Amino acid sequence: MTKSDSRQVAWRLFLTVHALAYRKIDDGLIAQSCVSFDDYDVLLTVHEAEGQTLRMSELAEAVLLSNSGMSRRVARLVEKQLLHRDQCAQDGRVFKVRLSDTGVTALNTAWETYGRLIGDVFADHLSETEGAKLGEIFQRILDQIGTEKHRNLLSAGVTDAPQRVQS
Amino acid sequence: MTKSDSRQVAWRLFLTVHALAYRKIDDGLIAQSCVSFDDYDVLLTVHEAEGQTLRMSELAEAVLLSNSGMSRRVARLVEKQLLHRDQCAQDGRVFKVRLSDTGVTALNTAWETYGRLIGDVFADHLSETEGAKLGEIFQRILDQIGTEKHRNLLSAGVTDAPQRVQS
DNA sequence: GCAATTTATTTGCGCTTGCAAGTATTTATA
DNA sequence: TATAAATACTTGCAAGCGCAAATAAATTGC
Repeated sequence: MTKSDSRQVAWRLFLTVHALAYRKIDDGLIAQSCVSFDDYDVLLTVHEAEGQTLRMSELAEAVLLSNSGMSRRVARLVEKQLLHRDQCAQDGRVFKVRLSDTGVTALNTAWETYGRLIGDVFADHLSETEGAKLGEIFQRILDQIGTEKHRNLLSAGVTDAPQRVQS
Repeated sequence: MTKSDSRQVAWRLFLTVHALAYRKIDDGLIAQSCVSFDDYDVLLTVHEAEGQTLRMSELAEAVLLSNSGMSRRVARLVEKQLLHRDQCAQDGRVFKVRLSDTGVTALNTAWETYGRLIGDVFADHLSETEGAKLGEIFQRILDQIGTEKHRNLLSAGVTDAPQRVQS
């Protein structure tokens, strides 16, 4: 692979598009929905989980954050009344997180904004066919570099629920 | 666009692939080259600039960092002896940054590691044709969401110099 | 020529993060 | 059934970041 290989060029562009898109979405969500991109990710991940609840460590792994980072992020979201964090009755070491009513409302509001923003920075610039091709390629990469937990994102994502996200 | 649109799925996968790839490259660079992904980005951007030198604000814009963030990042890299930061003779407000000899060596070492890592997490999983298609799509998106400064990345990237990067 | 304005960069501050160490709770072992 | 080991989570600490205010240097207006 030479340094001017098309794949190298694609990689550079991949990084730049990500950086710009992330900023625009984060700014847009904060401005229009009062939820950051990272917080949205947490709310949605909890919402999509089986039984709409996850333990701290599962949540941390799902959004690719450290356990300590998640501990503090959840503390902030509880403070903001968007999440509940309940000690598990069977095992006092584990804490289960779930959305509050306010959290559900916030997620739905944010989802509308988010859907619009994804279009603005990404989806509207692709044909259906190109989207399918990109999905296929990214899934192939994920199969190689991700863990089991990440490999099923695609199948999990094909629902009419708001979309999961990772920063 | 429905929520299960292939472009939505592609977006989710795009985010996940970025998050995983970023981590692996950052870890790999730190382990094998003692330079973080972000620091590598700065060194390379300076190296690629006309005259191998940039003023602080140009550097900040190029790597999508705030001016204050860049001010401190450069301070750390000067501390590590990888960069020089010289006050401009014509205009005492501006400071020009350039690589030290150690910086050039560090960049070359890191580039070898980086090239390998890009292959591992991205390029090796694509055909030449797919790379070209991806590049075309990302460039199209960049044309829409980027500023003038970012729009020429592709043409600038097609050289045999080490590759530019954005976190 | 000098006060007011503009421009380039740095600093103060508060926020978020990851790592390593700490706490609490459960499970294994003897 | 105590005591040790393992597990789930949280805190102390030392980073890095962005915003707004501060500094320093050049330019403008009178």
